[in-house]
Amino acid sequence: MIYVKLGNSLYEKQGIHVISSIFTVENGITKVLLIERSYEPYKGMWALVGGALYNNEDLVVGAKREIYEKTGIKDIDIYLSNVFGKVDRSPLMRMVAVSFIGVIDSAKVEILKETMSTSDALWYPIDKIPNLAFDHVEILNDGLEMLKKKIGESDILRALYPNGFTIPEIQKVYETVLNKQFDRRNFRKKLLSLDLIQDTNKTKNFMGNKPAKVYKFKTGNIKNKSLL
Amino acid sequence: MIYVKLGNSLYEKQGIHVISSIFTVENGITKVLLIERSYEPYKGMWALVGGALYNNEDLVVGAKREIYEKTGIKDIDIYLSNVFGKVDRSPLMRMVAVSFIGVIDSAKVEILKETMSTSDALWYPIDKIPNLAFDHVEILNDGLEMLKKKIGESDILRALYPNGFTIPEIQKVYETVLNKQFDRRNFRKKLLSLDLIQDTNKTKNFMGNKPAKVYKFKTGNIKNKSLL
DNA sequence: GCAAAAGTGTTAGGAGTACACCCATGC
DNA sequence: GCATGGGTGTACTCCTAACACTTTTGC
Repeated sequence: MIYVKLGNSLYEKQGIHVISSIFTVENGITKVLLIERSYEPYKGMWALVGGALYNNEDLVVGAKREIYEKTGIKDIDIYLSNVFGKVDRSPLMRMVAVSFIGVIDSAKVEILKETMSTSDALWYPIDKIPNLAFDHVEILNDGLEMLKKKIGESDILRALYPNGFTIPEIQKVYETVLNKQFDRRNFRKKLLSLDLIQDTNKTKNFMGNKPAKVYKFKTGNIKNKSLL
Repeated sequence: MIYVKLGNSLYEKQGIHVISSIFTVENGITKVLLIERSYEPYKGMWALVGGALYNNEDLVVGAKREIYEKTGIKDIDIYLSNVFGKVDRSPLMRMVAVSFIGVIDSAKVEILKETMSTSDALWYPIDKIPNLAFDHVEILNDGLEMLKKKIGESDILRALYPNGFTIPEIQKVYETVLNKQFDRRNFRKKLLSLDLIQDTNKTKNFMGNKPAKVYKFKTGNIKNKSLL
């Protein structure tokens, strides 16, 4: 029976896209990494980082491979986000997209401007996104919602602070991503109650101010509560 | 470039499974609809309802087609749940699975016991699930979690009560699915506060008891809060 | 009248929100 | 010592949780 299936043209020419919304937060602005496509379809247009999955790799592996091939980024944690499967979402072939989100510090990575299939790469503020290829606008907006959810229940921001962070520092990141202000004292209590971070007994000095305690994300953490 | 891709064997022989966990709740037991496979792979084993997506149909359309072909069920609402993409999850070909969940009233539908590719169909209590084909155990468990989430923020239980329900009636359903008891008075307040249901000005009589008000799910409802 | 189950309201506790004061540093 | 920003504690409010009594029906 499966051989009948393989011979049925309705089962042919299908593939899986693995597409990542890679975010960073700098100076109160949430940005996403976009690449410029150097081949058809959508040649010359901007797009999220991704491509077609190989048939011999897991989803996350494929998504990370695409990230590496198109941006040079090697170490990044990504989280499954959603699925996009409209019949016509890709013009050349039926492709179902599996989307991921990830966060890195744009200041700490070197982004390749040009690769085999891209002619540029840039961090775009999420409120200044150009026209994107495929259904990437939809995927990006959905990924942004997932990011807002994830920062309240996971260590997805870990990559921004590999050496730890102070609470006032990371509060600015939360406020930027969620586009919302928090009371300093309540934010501290709330964040600590989420059981995501821990004290490091170190402090960090800023010019002319009281030193701030340094915290870090816990290692094997469980996520129960949400921030918003 | 895309033509190179099409010629690359790493992009060939991929497909998408659309797999549905169809639940019902009867007499305090949550059950899921399983079918017995009549073809390889996993011939003779039980499995969730699903199959391979056509390249000309949307995900939900394909999932519903599979449900119809393998069970005869025509009218069912399904909700996207998750993605499963391990390389070896299907033995014959690389298949990425997109999972859905749905709820129907087992007493109100006629299930086909035998179809082109199935030799039986049964409602299994979710704590008495046999060995399942593929990674369907994982998909089912994940779907059950999604069901627990969805009943608190959507009208997914609507199909169980097309003519309305009383609050004590539906409370038993919530308690069954969530495997948790609720205080009658608090449950009523909470459920009403979710803005999912509305009064119908009708009542329903049970033998020897005070008549109970009949409610129904609202039509165009938004989901903000969660029950648990 | 009595049993059974439905409907309603009130109180106590915990989480979230608002808010004020003290502390350590660089200049 | 003064400006700047970090750290801590308390009162109020709101949602949640616990709980008791009245109402309607069939027999």
